[in-house]
Amino acid sequence: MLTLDLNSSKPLYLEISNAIIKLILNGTFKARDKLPSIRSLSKSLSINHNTVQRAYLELEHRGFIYSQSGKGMYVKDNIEKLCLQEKSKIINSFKDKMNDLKELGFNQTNIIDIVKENY
Amino acid sequence: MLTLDLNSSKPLYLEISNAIIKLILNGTFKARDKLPSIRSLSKSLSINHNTVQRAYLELEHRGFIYSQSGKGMYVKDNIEKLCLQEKSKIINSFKDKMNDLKELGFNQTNIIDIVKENY
Amino acid sequence: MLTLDLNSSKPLYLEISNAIIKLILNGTFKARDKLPSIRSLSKSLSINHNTVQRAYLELEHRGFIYSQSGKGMYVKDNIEKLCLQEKSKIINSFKDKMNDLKELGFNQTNIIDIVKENY
Amino acid sequence: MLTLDLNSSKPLYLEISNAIIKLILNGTFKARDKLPSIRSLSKSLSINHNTVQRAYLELEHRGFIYSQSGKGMYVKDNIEKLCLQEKSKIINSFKDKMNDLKELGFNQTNIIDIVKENY
DNA sequence: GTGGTCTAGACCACG
DNA sequence: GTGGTCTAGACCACC
Repeated sequence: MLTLDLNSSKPLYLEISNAIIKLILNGTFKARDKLPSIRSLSKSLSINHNTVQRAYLELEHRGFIYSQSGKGMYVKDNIEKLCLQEKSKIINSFKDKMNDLKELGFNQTNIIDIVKENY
Repeated sequence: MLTLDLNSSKPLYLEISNAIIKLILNGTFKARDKLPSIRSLSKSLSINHNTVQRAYLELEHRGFIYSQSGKGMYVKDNIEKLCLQEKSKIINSFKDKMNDLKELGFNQTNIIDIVKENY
Repeated sequence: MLTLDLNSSKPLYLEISNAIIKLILNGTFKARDKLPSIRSLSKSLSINHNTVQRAYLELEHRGFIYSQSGKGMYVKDNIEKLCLQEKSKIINSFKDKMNDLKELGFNQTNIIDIVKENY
Repeated sequence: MLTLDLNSSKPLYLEISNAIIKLILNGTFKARDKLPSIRSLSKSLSINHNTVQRAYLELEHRGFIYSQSGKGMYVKDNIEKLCLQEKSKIINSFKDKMNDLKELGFNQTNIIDIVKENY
């Protein structure tokens, strides 16, 4: 279901929540969809269930999902705006890296060349 | 001398060491140049001297600088290769972010537009 | 757990890291073993926790261990090559001292006698 | 006159004083011999004269030489005992390194083999 | 509980 | 004045 980079320096729970956000952003999970249960996901990923719970808590805090006690976790109804914000974050992060290149002396043409060569 | 992003989630000492690496990469600091002293830099940045030393320790471990006890910190002699490696890292990091955009559905033209609008 | 030479002129954190390297080299600590926690070690050695952390940082930079934030410090997986290099260093250091004796006029037999008397 | 390891991690003044001690131990400088003047030595080594003075001060503190104001520095008269002590230090330093090998699991025969192969 | 960061302030060694 | 070490104690993030 999810592919995680276990060698990442980022905390595991963020790896999980980010992977799920990606699935929401690209439409794999849609509004009102039920997410896998904490137990089943922790089992299939072979990790502690507390870590999965922390990931879901993160998604809840960030407004992507909500929990219905005793039933499970669901993707929220109106997430279009949130998804746009999330996409903005990713774009800004791209711009930051572009700025790093700028600081190293790359001009616009140099950067566009890198994009063309690597897309 | 240095411009730091104090709102970053990254530790302060890494902000400092990364800022100095950028100055080395863009030629502001050249091989054998003397870096600002730990105490003077900590004073001008209004931070603890231990934090600056931690930043310099990082730069030393990564091979960019060396210390002469009682004299000061200096940029190493042969850093061309290291600078190339570091630049590669930054470019790859840019490519990763570009890939994130790709996964969100941006095509090459979209991305080039972002570059043009934000450079 | 560790035996330190507190009268040494070398910094305390290096005494600690070197003592741990010896334990890794002689097999007391094996790959993937968990090292004593920073706080527990600092307590049992009656020294500040920052000093122990500096020792562990040194071991991390030298490639012997890695840290898992919130869990603990662990001996790295593939350290055979590193251990061989480290052993070479120690042997070379022994040879250097042997050479000092040679320069003072000791011949091979004299030196072997010292070894026999003091092993 | 003197050969120094400028890349050493040890302070320069100790490099100098140790080099001179070696020359005393091997008989190049004998009791009552005049040492090179601070000025001439600092010039021929291309280093600060304060550093040479610090080295001579070290030798004076350790009892190898004495200064005759206005005339120069001279090797002391009765240095046999001191030379023996100095040799003991070097031998003990050798024993320490031998002990390092012991801690790594080398037995007496192993160590003697290293001596035979490398003398 | 774990490691990681940061501060404040002390003392030492070197040039 | 320089860097280097060490302590004491604080707060945070993660599991």
